[in-house]
Amino acid sequence: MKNKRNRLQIITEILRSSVVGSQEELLSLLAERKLNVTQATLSRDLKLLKVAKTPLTNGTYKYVLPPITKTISPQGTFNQLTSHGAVLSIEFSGNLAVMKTKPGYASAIAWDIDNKGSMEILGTIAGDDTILIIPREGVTREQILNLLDMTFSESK
Amino acid sequence: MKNKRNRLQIITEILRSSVVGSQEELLSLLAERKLNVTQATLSRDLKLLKVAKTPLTNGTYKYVLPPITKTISPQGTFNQLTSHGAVLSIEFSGNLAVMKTKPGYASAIAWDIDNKGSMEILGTIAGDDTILIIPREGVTREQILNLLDMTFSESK
DNA sequence: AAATTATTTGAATAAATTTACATGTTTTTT
DNA sequence: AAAAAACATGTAAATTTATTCAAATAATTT
Repeated sequence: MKNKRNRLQIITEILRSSVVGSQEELLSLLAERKLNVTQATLSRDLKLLKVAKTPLTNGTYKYVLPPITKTISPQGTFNQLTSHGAVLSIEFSGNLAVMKTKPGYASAIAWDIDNKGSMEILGTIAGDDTILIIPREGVTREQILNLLDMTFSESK
Repeated sequence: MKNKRNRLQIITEILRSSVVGSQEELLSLLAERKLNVTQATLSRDLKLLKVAKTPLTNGTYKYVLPPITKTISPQGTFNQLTSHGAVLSIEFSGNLAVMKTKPGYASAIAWDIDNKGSMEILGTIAGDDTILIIPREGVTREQILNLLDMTFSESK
């Protein structure tokens, strides 16, 4: 059906923001969003998305997305950097975003983010290869991702 | 038995050097080396080693070791630093952890924490004597402490 | 050293995941 | 537009992986 693309998108969003330990669990999370499929389909989806199942230290498991690969880019310094693969990943925890970059790139990229002058981002703090992005209150994860022109690759 | 440590070592070597797609397969590879265990034990071993099962582009699966060694290694840099008292304290606020270190030590220790490659920690940002640790959503303070404690004390 | 407690493991089983097959849909080709 | 090819997905079966339970071994305590 034509829901597939959308479903894959939702799945990545779910996996990016929460801890999912089994396909059944993911099944429920999708059901909550009115997306009804069977576990078999999820198995196929996860295979397509190259999602790995990895053990956590607390004795449970978690499905994890592969590191970011592709970006779509209009123009600008930020996009130049990301399209060169300097940005490795972005993940969220609570209202914070954590971006991992290649070593040494963090402050350069953080500067670019700051200078986009977007209202949605309150500020950034950069280390050597990690940037902490603090969004303004009420700003969604999607808004941040869109702002940063981050697009996540799906095979095909 | 006393073979466990050795077996875990062999398993990491095998996984590092070849593509293993199932536990049964790993079972044979171990048998070739005169190591006879059951699949149940392998499941436990892989869990212990935090080995993830991930889909490959060719449609098959592969067991992959967690990023950067450190899995079974007796002690690491972090351990050395902490045992020398470089880490002064760890405290939490909300879902964030703040670690205080001796002046100048922060980035070195942050690097070690990052390179443990643990799923639980999204990223770190280091100043001169302070490290901000951003845990993944849903990860408890205890989990973080354990994770770091593990490096304080010798494991296994 | 005896008693207690913790660890390791296999066998069997449960649970979770993958896949073969069938069917309905969409897309492409002719 | 019909036919053919490619795709998406559910069902059910096969496979794979995780865990429960019991027993044996090792470690620790008394």
